Amino acid sequence: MARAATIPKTSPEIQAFVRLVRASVAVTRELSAQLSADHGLSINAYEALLTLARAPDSRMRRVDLADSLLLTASGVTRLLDSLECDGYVGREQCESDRRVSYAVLTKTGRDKLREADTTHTRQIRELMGEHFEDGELTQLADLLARLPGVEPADESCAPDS
Amino acid sequence: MARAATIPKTSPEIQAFVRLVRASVAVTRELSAQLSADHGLSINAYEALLTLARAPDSRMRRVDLADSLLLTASGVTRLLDSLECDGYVGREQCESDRRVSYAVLTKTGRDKLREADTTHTRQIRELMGEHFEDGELTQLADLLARLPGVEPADESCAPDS
DNA sequence: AGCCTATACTTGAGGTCACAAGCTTTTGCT
DNA sequence: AGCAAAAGCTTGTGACCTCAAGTATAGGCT
Repeated sequence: MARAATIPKTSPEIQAFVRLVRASVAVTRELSAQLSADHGLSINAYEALLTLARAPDSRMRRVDLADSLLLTASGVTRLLDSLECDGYVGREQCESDRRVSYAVLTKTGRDKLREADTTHTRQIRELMGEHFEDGELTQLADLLARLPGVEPADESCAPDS
Repeated sequence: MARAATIPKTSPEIQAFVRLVRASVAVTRELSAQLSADHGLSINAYEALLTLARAPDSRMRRVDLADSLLLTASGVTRLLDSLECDGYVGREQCESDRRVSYAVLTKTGRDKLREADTTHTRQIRELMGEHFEDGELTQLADLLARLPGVEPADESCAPDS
């Protein structure tokens, strides 16, 4: 009986939550170690370079980059500090609004991204793809996208009442 | 065209990986802030208390707790330092092997867990459950369980030779 | 114009984690 | 027994991130 009576049961929500966090920690740790060893980049540093590379003119406001990376403003300041220090990213002032500065991908940064991309994306594909059949990864991605904050909020589809 | 020619494409594996990490960051940040504000516990502190509560005699070797929580040995030392400091966990020496010490849940720790459990599990259910139909959470949990490191490796199914 | 709030960003302080190195004890090998 | 390797744990160091607070600029309102 009831020695375990006070221990919370594991509902589907909690099961999913626990596995989500564990999966992220496990996968991130592995890929982060490889990326760091191979190229000296953190995952967020890589994602930052990638995000910039995809942006128009390879430039973004720091705030928008923070949103993209799910970082706080101060987090992005420090991340860019180190990327600027390595010469991967430059800084430019905005003409019309002197509060904002842009983060701009440099040529060096683009080269670094291209260099890191080859091994990193292969490692991701190996780690993620290994245990899934076709379609299951898409299914997983679709389910994850429903969680709040994962995909940028879609304002356009609010017909409200 | 092809301004974007050097930018990595997004395969299903990478899409799933990116969303996995984003989901974890978003969900963890929210729940961690609530848990910390309401009860002064980090998520790992809560999980540690919970894991201990479920263990036989509410006690575990520190190494095994580290494995359960996906932490390194040093990570668990520091986590337990603070839990011991708060009186939630005690320490006991192993008789037969003097290298190992056990982490033991105290009465105070059990009370704390019970106190935190009510709000925390409700918040998890709200956050996770909100955007899914029946069965989808189980589906998500099942998919996540396939990733390496998420569920403890099952040694028992090695027929070896 | 003056003021008030919001926005963009930076900085200081603190928390959490990993890695590397070190200590002690145990185990396996000869 | 003796020695080497492994296991369990702790500590120093540094990376990364957040929160709170501060600065500076922009925009709206009276």
